[in-house]
Amino acid sequence: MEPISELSRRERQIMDVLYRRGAASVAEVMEEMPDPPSYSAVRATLRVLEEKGQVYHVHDGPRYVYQPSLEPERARRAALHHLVSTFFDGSAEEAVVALLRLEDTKANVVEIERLRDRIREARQEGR
Amino acid sequence: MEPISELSRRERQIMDVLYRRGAASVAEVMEEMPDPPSYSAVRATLRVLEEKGQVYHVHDGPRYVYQPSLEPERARRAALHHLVSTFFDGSAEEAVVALLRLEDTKANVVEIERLRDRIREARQEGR
DNA sequence: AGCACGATGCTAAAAAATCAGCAGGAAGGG
DNA sequence: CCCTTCCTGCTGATTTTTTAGCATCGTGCT
Repeated sequence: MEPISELSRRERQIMDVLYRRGAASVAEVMEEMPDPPSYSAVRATLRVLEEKGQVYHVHDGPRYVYQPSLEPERARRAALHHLVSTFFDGSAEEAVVALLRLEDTKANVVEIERLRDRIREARQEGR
Repeated sequence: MEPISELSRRERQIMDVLYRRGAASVAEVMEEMPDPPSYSAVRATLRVLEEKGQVYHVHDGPRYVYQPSLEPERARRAALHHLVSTFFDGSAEEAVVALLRLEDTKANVVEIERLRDRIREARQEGR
C-alpha cells in the first residue's frame, strides 16, 4: 500500500481525521477538516482513498463509516518512525526528551516515574 | 505562515528533506526525494515554497541552498504536537511509551535512567 | 402506500499541482 | 580570453486533484 507521503493534501487531511477518530462518517470527517470542502468533495476523496486501499467502509444503517486500513498500532509506529527520522536524526531518545519538554515541567518528574514503572512492567511481560 | 497540512504532496516531501538535513541544494533535495521528479520540477516547487514563506535560500557560490523558515525547535514542537494529537489522543505519555517500545527492550532500562537524569537537569536549569 | 429526508453513484468541469524545456548568466579551467 | 559546465529565471503544457451537481436508492414516518 502506498505510503502516506504519496497522498495528496486533501487525502492526508482526511487520513488524519480517521486516525484521530478511528472511524467516522462522511459528515464527521467533513466537520473536522481544516477549511472544509463540500460534502460531495469529501465523499469523492474518500472514494479515491478506498480505491487506493487506504481506507475501507462499513455500513451503519444507511450510511458509510470509514476506517483506515492500517491497524492503529502499525500506523502509530510508522508515524513515530517518520517523525524521529525527520526531526530527531533517528534518535528516539531525543524525541522522548522533546516530548516531555512539551508539557509542564513539574508534571514531568511524576511522569518519568510512572514511565519507569510502565517500562519495567512491559519488560517483565517478556517484550 | 501556512501550516504543513495545507501543503501539496511534493511540497511536503521537499519539506521533509529540508527538515531532515537542515539545509540542502536543489540537487541534494532531489536525491532524497521519493520517486524523484526532474531537476526543473524540484526547482519549481522550491520556488513555490519560497513564495509561500516556507523556505528561503542563501547563496553558496553559484548555487542556492534552501532552508526551512521555521527554526528547528519550533518545527519539532509542531510536529510532535500534531503526532500526539493525531495518534495518541493528546497524551504525550502514551507517545513516549510507544517511542520507547520502538527500540530494543533492554536498551530501554538504561535509557529511562538517562532520561531521568536529563529531565532532572533540565528542571534545575529552571525550565 | 406515499412522502420526506438523507444517503450514495457517477460525471464532468474548474482549479491546482507538477513537470519539462529553453534562454540566459556566473564560475572555473585551459 | 573563450569555452564548458552548471546553475537559475521563466513560461506554458500536461496531469492530478479537487470540486459541485444531478440522478438514484433506501429508510422510516405518517
